[in-house]
Amino acid sequence: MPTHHKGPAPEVRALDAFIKLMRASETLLAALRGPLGRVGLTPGQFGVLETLFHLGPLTERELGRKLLRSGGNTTVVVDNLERRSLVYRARSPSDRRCVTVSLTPKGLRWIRRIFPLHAARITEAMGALRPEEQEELGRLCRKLGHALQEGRSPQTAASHR
Amino acid sequence: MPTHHKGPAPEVRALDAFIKLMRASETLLAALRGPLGRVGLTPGQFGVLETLFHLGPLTERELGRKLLRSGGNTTVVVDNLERRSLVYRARSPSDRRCVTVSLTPKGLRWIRRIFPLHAARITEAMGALRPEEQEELGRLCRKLGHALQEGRSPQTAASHR
DNA sequence: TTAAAATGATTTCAATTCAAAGTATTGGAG
DNA sequence: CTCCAATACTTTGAATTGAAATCATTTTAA
Repeated sequence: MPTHHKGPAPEVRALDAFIKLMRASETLLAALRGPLGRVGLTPGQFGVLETLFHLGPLTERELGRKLLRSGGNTTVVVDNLERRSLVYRARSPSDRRCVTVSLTPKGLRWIRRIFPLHAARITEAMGALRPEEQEELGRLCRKLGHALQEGRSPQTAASHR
Repeated sequence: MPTHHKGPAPEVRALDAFIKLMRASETLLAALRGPLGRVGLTPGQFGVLETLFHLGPLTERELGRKLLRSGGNTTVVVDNLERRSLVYRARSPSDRRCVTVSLTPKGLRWIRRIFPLHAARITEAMGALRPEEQEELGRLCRKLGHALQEGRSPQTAASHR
C-alpha cells in the first residue's frame, strides 16, 4: 500500500520512500512505547535520561539540540523528570542564564537498569534486517538527515558541530 | 554522532541504524511541519485529509488504522477538522456504531491545493538520495515495518486481513 | 430470546509537542 | 558606563498523542 498518488515518476518514488520511512519509524516507536510505558517512562523522558547517561550533564539547550526538540519542550520534559527526582537542575555559576541538567543517583540507577532492556528490544526489532541491510539503512538515513539539516528550521535548528 | 553505547557488535549496529532512522524521520517531519503550519494544518490533520482524498470516505476505525493512530486520537483530529468544515461525519445506516468521515467540498478544494505543494516538498527533500537509493531505502523500511507488525501492539494494532 | 461478548466511537486524563511571547542574564557597541 | 542585541530558559496556548474507561450497537452463544 504505497502512494496512491499519480504523477511524475520521481515524485511517486520520493513519496513512496517517504511514506515507508515514516511508517517504519512510527511502528518502531510504537513497539518501544509499550515496554517503556510499563516502567513508567515516555520516549521523550527516556531520551533525556539516555543522553545524560551517555554524554554526562548538559545544559537544556544542548539537550534540546541533541534530541531535536524545541526549547519549550525540553523545559517541560525536564520538569517532569525533576518532579520524579530522576534528574536535577543547577544554574551555572559562570553564566547564570544556563541550567545544567544532571542525573540523580536514582536516575542513574534507573537508566542503568532500563537501558540494556531497551537496547535488547531495539536489537531484536532491527533483527528483521540482515547486518549489511542495517548498515545500508543507517547510511541512507544519515545521508538524508544531513542533507535536510543544511536547510534547517528556526527554533529546533541544529547548527552543526 | 552515532551510538555512544559500548556493547556487542550486533547491538551497536542495531542501535546505530535505529537512531539514524529516527533522526531522519524526525528531521523530515520537522521540515514539513513549517510549511504545513503556515497553511494552518498539523501533520495529523493533513494525514486525514490526504487519506480521504486518495481513498475516499472511510470510517474512523479505518482511518485510524491507515494512519497508525489510536481510536481516541482519530476522534479528536476529526473533531478539529469538522469544526473547520473540512470533513463531515455521517453515521452508517447499516451499522449504527460506525461513523463515515468524508471530505466536504471545501476540504476537497483545500487538499487539492495543498497536496501538490506538499508532494513537491517531499520530492525535493528526498532528492538528497539518488533514485536507486530512494528505492532501497523504501525497501528496507518496508521490510522492517512489516516484520514489526507481526508482533504488534494493543489498540493501534494492525490486525492483518 | 436473552445474556454476554465484541465492536466502534467517544470521553477523560496526563504527557508531549511546537510556536510565540515573556523574563533574566550576558556581552558588546557606543 | 550604559544601552541594546543576543542568548538561555520559561510560560502560555492549542493540538496531538495513547491508555483506559464508558456508551451504544451489534453479534454470538446459551
